[in-house]
Amino acid sequence: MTDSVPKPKRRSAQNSERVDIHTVARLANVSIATVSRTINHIPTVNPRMAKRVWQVIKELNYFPNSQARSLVSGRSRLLGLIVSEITNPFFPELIQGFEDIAVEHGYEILIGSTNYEPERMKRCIRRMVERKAEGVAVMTFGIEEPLLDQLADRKVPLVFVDVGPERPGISLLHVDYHHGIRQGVQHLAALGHRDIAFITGPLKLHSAQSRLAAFQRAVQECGIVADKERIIEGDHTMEGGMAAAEKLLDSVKRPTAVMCSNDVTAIGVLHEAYRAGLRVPDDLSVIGFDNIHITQMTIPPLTTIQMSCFELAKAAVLALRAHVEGTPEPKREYPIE
Amino acid sequence: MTDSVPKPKRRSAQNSERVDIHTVARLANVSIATVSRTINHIPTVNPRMAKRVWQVIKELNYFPNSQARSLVSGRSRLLGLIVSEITNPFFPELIQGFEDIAVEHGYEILIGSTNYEPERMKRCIRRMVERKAEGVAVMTFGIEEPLLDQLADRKVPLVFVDVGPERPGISLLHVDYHHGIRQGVQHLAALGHRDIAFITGPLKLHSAQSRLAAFQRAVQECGIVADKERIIEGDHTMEGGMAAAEKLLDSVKRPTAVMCSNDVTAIGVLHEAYRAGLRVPDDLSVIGFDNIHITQMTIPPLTTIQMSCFELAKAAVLALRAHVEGTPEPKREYPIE
DNA sequence: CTCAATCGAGTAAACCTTTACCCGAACCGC
DNA sequence: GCGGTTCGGGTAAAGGTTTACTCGATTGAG
Repeated sequence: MTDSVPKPKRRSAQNSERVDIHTVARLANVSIATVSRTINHIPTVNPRMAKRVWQVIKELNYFPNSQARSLVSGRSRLLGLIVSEITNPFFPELIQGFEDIAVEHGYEILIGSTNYEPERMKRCIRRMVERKAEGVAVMTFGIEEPLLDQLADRKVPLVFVDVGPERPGISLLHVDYHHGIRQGVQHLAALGHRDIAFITGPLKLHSAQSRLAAFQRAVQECGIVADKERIIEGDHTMEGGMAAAEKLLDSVKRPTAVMCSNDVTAIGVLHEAYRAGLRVPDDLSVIGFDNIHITQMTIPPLTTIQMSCFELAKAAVLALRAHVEGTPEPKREYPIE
Repeated sequence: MTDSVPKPKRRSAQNSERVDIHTVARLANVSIATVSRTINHIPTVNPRMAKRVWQVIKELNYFPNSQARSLVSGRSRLLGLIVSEITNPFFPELIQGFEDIAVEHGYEILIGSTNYEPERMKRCIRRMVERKAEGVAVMTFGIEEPLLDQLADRKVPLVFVDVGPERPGISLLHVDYHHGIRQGVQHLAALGHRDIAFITGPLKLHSAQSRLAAFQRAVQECGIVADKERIIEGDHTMEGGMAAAEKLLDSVKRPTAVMCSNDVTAIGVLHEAYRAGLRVPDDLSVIGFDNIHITQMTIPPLTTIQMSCFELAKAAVLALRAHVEGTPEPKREYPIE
């Protein structure tokens, strides 16, 4: 009884099923270290051995266990992406871009959506911490700063859009709204418009403020006087756009063009114009901002200022990688086309 | 020299930074096993000890390392979701639903998009295998079956929509298109329409075929004779919808209503109707299918048959969980409202 | 020809948990 | 009061990889 054979404990007697690095090593007649080195393309392995190893790997259809890899190397190869809501048409393109770039660099992505609820934001952060995301891009509207301390405290690199705390490990993607908005204003001016209204986003959002400022500057540059009355605060929703448009179109002398802080607002304006019997663009020009896909589906197709989500996503991943892989670039300017 | 103190190798001399289960155990004056059991809510732990442990956990802001957990338990708590393209308006709502439900049950989600390229599908599958996803929902249009063998061979539970191979570990979400489409047809019939056209999706897609069949059956049930001429094959794009609508509206006697296999097609019809000077719904009724968000943004708002993506996502996660957690339910019927 | 240096591959520790197994204490019935 | 259960907590192995260290072999110089 005392000298019983040390029987295997958890592993089933026949480990024929399980394909791990040991299996590969055995079949290739090398040690597991060599297999590991081969997989990681460490140049010191003998090419002939490497070839043998790769062949066995292919035969067995072996994939290294990434959990074990992460555990020992301390690198999860996971990047977090927190957005406001996935269904908001602005985000899918961002997510797509983020996925593409991240995967290209061997990262996997962890998506979380806050739905503007602090409670959900909290959970997102918790998820990121638990899964040990190596960096997190926070692309939400309206930042719950204190919550993010959880991440910052754990030295997780972060990326914000436009604005965020000034701390090591945190990058800011600074979008140049002015360039695009000036183009839009110039476009309208070239068409002869002199009375251009602007519907802002919620002004508590920094990005909305920036867009408004960019508009005011652009208007000035084009030699147009922007009447205070022509600036209306919206809320980046279609309803907000409709309400704002109603005010504008009811005014004694209605503007000939309306520019909006985002596309969804512009769609609201389109609706209101339709209701009021105005033809677009004959009676009223409408310009949006974001260039989300659905603008191509409106009637008539909406003119919009392109803000390349793909570029934004690319910059986000780049910034995160810079931190993670040790090329510390404290800030990042992100120019719009 | 020979009897030197066994110095720590990798871990830094001061492990003051690292917070792991040992730290918690030490501070709570218990063993790591007790900490683990506390975290996993194993009922055998003494409530007083548990309380002490929880307190320390909170104080330290400790989160268990999920990679280590997965490694030892063999459960990654990761579910895969493969879609065609994230930017297609049909998918974001699906993704959102999937995320919500998965997170609710303690799973994380791995998103992959194929962009209809087999190469990308291959990479998606590879990613799922590498990260050891416990189950994968394949919600793409057009399945690359042979590629998925990689997953099936590794006994990864799979979920498909409508159609898929008949194998253990594979669930099918069977969407009842007929119910919704009949409602749509009845709605039109009640409005007096007798000449209803249908624009299908690409007929190589099983789901598109099902929708067409459902339409034909519904029309018959309502006592309307569906003319062969009134069935036009589209491709689920706006352009396809426009082309199909052009054919329909050019015909000698144009139909009074058009039903579409998806919403994007319907938007194409809306465009074509607008171009032709027809008012919707006065001159022509248009009904879509999917109820993607943007239908509320078209002018006029599009009537659409709701297919609850949320329900679909919920069913997908449910089916996957059933497999993973050992309640083998070979098939799943998924009814539409 | 010998010794040192170099190079490549193998051994084993470490990463952080979960959990099977063990063991001591408390408790029960006789 | 004692043997047998029961109960709860601790010890240690296991999970699959990376990598520091070791060691043998090969090579080059003297």
